[in-house]
Amino acid sequence: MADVVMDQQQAASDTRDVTDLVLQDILAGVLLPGTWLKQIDLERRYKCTRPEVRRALDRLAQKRLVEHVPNRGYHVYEPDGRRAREVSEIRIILETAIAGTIVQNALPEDIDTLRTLAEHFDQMVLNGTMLELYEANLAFHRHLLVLGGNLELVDLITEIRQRTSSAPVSQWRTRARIEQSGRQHHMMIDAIAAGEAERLQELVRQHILQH
Amino acid sequence: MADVVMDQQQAASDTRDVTDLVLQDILAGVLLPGTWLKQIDLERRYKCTRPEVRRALDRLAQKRLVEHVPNRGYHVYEPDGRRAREVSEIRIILETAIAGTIVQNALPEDIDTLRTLAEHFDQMVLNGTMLELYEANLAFHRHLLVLGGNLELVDLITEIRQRTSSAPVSQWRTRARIEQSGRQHHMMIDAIAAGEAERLQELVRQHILQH
DNA sequence: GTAGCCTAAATTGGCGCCAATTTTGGATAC
DNA sequence: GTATCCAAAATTGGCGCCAATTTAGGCTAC
Repeated sequence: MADVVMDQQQAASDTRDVTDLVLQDILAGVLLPGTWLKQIDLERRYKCTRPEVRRALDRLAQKRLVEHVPNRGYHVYEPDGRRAREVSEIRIILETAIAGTIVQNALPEDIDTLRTLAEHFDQMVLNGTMLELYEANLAFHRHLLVLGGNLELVDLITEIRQRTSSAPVSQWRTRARIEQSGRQHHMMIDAIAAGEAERLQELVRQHILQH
Repeated sequence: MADVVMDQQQAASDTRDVTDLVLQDILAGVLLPGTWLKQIDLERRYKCTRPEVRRALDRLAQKRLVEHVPNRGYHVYEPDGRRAREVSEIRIILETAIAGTIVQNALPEDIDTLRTLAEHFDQMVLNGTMLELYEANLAFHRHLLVLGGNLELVDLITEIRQRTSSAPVSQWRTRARIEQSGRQHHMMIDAIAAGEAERLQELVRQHILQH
């Protein structure tokens, strides 16, 4: 029984890129802001080689999730109020801008898919891990954005969302807010189904700001 | 005399990161779309070591300026009509969104600075290299965006702008369009000075679309 | 003459070692 | 008892080698 679990973990750490593993641990709050990421530790933790660790750290530094101090090492970025506010503002600009297109493009089957994803999110709130919840949320928003018809924009928003590394711990902690997010998902779908673009815009704005 | 020039070039290639050097050559059109970037060539071209080349290529692949094909190498991305269109759309969304804030925040001294930068661009059109022109353009737009008050947004737009790697060759070729850009810069400043946010929005839209 | 295969050259990419720098702990002097 | 300096341990990061894979060229067979 324990072997099965071990195999899954092993398979996961073999298959997925080390960069993603470190990224998820930062996003999940396992690696707290300010933590120094020593190469030897990561090497052992993720069962990988030195060059792999260094490539991962360099990529995360490019994404500005960790900071690189020459001859000192890499550490997880401290939460920055100004940056968080600015990123939220950018997200609002981008995600409200395509609200109209989303409403126009959405077919009945798209609305069904969104409803399913929103319900899946609700279920993960009840009995799912933090990571599963995070991914369910991502899946919903991704499908929503794809309706905007601009694939480049979908990638960009997904990328930007990761820049608020300190987000998961500080912003997802209260159960009330998570449940509120779940309700908002359904309200957004309602607005799309009703063809009300402006209401969708307002909902998206509130959804981003409440975080 | 020749030694002085050589020293400057040497100093430049020692100081600046290899990533930036390759990036500039792609943006300048020296390395054309589709070109295979062989590690040995880059090693010799930029007088650097193998690991440095590989880190640069990995970073550019992350930025999606080059594509990585496992066991085959890295090659400069081919121009992609759809992507270029989508990136333009994103730029329009972002840059028009902060037009209002720019008009509000702009002080007389800011307008003077912008005017100087716009004139510098005009001079580079007459007697400057392609790279100098590119940088003069970047400097003008950067100072314009900073007035928006969202530094994260400034970085983001700068980053996005680089994603249309094929841009420089195909889009900057006609002298008429470059001169048109110069005139638009001044018209944008006029709109800011007059406090007309909506006119600025329309000018920004046209400025991006004409490329 | 052409198509397919096989061999050799070239290129990528993984891995580990060693030098340079920093940090920490202890010892000594005040 | 505290501060400063020195030395040793640890950590980062540059560099080069070698194995694995791919590609190109030539030879052979049909």
